[in-house]
Amino acid sequence: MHPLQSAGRAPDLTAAHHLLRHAGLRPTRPRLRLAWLLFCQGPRHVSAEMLASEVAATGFAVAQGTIYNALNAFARAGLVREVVIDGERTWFDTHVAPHHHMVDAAGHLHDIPADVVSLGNLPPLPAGQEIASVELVVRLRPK
Amino acid sequence: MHPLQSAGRAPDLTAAHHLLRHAGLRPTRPRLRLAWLLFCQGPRHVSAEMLASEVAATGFAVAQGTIYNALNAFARAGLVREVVIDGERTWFDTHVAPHHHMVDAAGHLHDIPADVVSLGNLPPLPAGQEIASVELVVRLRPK
DNA sequence: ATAGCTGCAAATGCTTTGCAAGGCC
DNA sequence: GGCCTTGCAAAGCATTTGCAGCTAT
Repeated sequence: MHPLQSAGRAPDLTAAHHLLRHAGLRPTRPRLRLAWLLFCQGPRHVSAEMLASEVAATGFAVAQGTIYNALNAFARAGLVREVVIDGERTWFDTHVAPHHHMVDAAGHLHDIPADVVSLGNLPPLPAGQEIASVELVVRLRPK
Repeated sequence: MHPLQSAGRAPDLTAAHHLLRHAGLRPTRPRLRLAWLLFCQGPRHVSAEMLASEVAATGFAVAQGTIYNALNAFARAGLVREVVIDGERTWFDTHVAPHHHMVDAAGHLHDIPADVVSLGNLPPLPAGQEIASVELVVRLRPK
């Protein structure tokens, strides 16, 4: 039996292992756990807090700071993308290709395909600068 | 001479006074100062910190907490609009009609007219919810 | 008079950091 | 072995809040 299994299930960490290797990140125990949750399992949109409770639910303890460090490392490596939704917390999206988001009344995120948005003529950009990203957020409220 | 003037200049606070009255906000001394800076003078996009240093520059002391309280009160009254740009700080925009933003490499905001953006078919909204706002942010970087 | 503000300082809440111990190559 | 990570706790920041004293109305 593999030492990393949780109650009853023995998650297959090989995929997560390859992902991390390929991204140039050391496959440490906490990172394997997190990568497994992010890429082989659950939701696409997570906050540090959500990820922390998901890990906890699998029976493993990962320090708060480690979750932030790992998430930032994943983002730097391009495995996840930081998404700005509000000032309350930082969201990470495992879907890294350009697209947009809808925030429902419960605070959950939903993807909006990139091609739903089209841009006309933008005001002139400052000299020597180019577009780094275009992100749209549609906020919903109860009717 | 009006008691609210600063070194050399005597700002005309009557416009600010009317604005506040009309919005149902008591025209107190700090609020008059801030409203004057926001609506009769300077930039359209401010953070609490920027506004604080602008006030300080006019020779008046306004408590940090009061700046936040006032800004939030202005936002509640519809005089300014909160804009989410990044997780670092909260921005307020004196331009309250729907429009979008461009963030240049120096972190400054520029307006993008609402009609530059057009939306195709959004994914279905959750039942009982409607669109509250649509905001787009274009981030720039050095070329 | 009195409900609403201000100032000040303490409290929050998310995120980062410092450092010693441990793990990966 | 050496460098990167983890854990833990402390530090940081932007923002909020509690409370006593002031101020518009």
